[in-house]
Amino acid sequence: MVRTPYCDKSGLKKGTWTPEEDWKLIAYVTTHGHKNWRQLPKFAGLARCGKSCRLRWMNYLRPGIKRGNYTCEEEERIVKLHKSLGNRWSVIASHLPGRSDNEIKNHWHSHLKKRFQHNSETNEKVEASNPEHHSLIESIQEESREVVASSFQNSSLATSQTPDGDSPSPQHTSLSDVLCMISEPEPEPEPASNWNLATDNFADFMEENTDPISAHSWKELYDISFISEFLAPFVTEPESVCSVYDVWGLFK
DNA sequence: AAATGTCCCAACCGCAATTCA
DNA sequence: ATGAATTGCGGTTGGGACATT
Repeated sequence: MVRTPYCDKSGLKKGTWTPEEDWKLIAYVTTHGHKNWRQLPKFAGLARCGKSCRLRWMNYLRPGIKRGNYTCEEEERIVKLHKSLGNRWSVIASHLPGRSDNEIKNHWHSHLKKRFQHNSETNEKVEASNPEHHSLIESIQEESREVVASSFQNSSLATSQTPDGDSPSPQHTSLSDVLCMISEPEPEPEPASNWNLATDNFADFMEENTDPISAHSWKELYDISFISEFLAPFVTEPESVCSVYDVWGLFK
């Protein structure tokens, strides 16, 4: 299921992420944010390209990410959104909190596509005579516009203007950007050779976690000092550290 | 039990869009 | 205004797990 780790010509590691790499990435992004993915691996002590780090964070490590176990409601929403939006996975993912575009894309190709295509012909006949279907699509599309608009209004970017007066790009509304806004990144540290945070608690963590870190591990991560220091002002119960949305809600 | 086929999904790649200098 | 750097997106691949022969 996973690719065997190996290094490319430039010495950058590829393939499966190890728990240690996950730990380093989480430790770095949580404390410093991710202003520059290209430079991040160097400061975090990772022999990965920035692109790989970004993907790993966005799809598997960021707080609140959900894995597997799609509900009927989620699947139904994916199918309907795909019908109206096509392969715009990032847009579709924005309608399913905690789901990444990559996972939705995989789930579509491995599960929903066949089911959807199998039923599409009969559905079209039903939908043609069912105005409620169109109203549902319209309501989802309307909801999409509202989600984007409200997240933009709530962000600090909403009041900023570029020097020439243009509106800022609406792409600054991702979950990772929200996390950045919450965590007020510290100044860039020295490169990893002088930075031991990632290894200070790693041995303890590894004793209890041999698998790559998943969303379920955030409870355990909370128990580690620097994570809890970061989150302590915002939560009262460690059990609640399962979704960045929960934390973000405290700022509204 | 071994060989072969299929499924599933983590991760990579190329490219377009956006930002920066 | 422009070219370089960076980011984000969607398509595709690689390979382990599981099913079938």
